[in-house]
Amino acid sequence: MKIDELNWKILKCLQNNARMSNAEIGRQVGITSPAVSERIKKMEDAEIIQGYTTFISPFEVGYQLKALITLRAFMGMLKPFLEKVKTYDEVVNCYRITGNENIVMEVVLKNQKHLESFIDQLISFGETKTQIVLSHVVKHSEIKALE
Amino acid sequence: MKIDELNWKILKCLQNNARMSNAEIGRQVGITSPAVSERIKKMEDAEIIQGYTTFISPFEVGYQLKALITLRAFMGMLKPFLEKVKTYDEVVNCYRITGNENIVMEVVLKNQKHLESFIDQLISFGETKTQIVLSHVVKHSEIKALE
DNA sequence: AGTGAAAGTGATATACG
DNA sequence: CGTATATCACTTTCACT
Repeated sequence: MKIDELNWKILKCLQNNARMSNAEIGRQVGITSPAVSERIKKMEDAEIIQGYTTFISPFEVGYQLKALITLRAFMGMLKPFLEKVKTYDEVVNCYRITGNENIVMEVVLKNQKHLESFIDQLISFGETKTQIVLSHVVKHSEIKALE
Repeated sequence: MKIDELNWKILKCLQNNARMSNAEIGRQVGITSPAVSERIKKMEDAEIIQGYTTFISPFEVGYQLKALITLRAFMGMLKPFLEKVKTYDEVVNCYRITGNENIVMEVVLKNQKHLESFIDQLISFGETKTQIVLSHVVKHSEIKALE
């Protein structure tokens, strides 16, 4: 599916505020709301749009720590881990990566004790490396059109 | 601000689909839409809710590579980098972290050539390590209430 | 903090350029 | 692919609890 300039403008609106009404998007891009609605539906069907979410502040809801945890899985433990990781509430994102290490996870934790117990759950799967997140310098920056 | 059970149910709805109407949320949690609207507004004002966004598939819009790039900044180069990184369209997320390395970025790229030219832009700031993302195992999992 | 009702606005389906 | 219209749903405001 091709994405024309109009669709990029719509995607820009939706990336910046997923709850913007179709009517408001229409005003900003210069078409009527049924046209916006149809274009959005087509992009959803083509899986260009994969969903709409809300950012909530982990800190404000009681998660005092955020960390990146890298896992180097033991022989034969990667596949079991790829299933297990889906069940951890602490894991916000999990990427499988190339290189010596296999997995990077972004996790939210209550406190140091919670971090310790979480890492304890990982040690049966492999060696871990923990990097505490000090600040989120760029947050979910908008994906832009290719030149 | 305290977050009661009702607000957690609202946050669950909004995290799973930011475009759900207040009326529909109300039906699912058992209150009327003006009540939903007021609760959402208070959570926005308290910065518990930090925004609403749309996931778009980088691959579908022409970004064939995703990578995690770690930067170990040269002496005196961290601060300039923290400003510069905001201007890179490739960087979707950027975290400042503890440890030997200072920065981890999630980046989207057109192809290997684009990766090469992007890394070239980083070498004046520090040493980089690149991990290509093979798959996104857990995608923006919902943040849940603490026990 | 939530409800119910009124007025305004938005969404959706259909007919038609 | 888009608009225009009509109908229905949703949002917002406000008086009341």
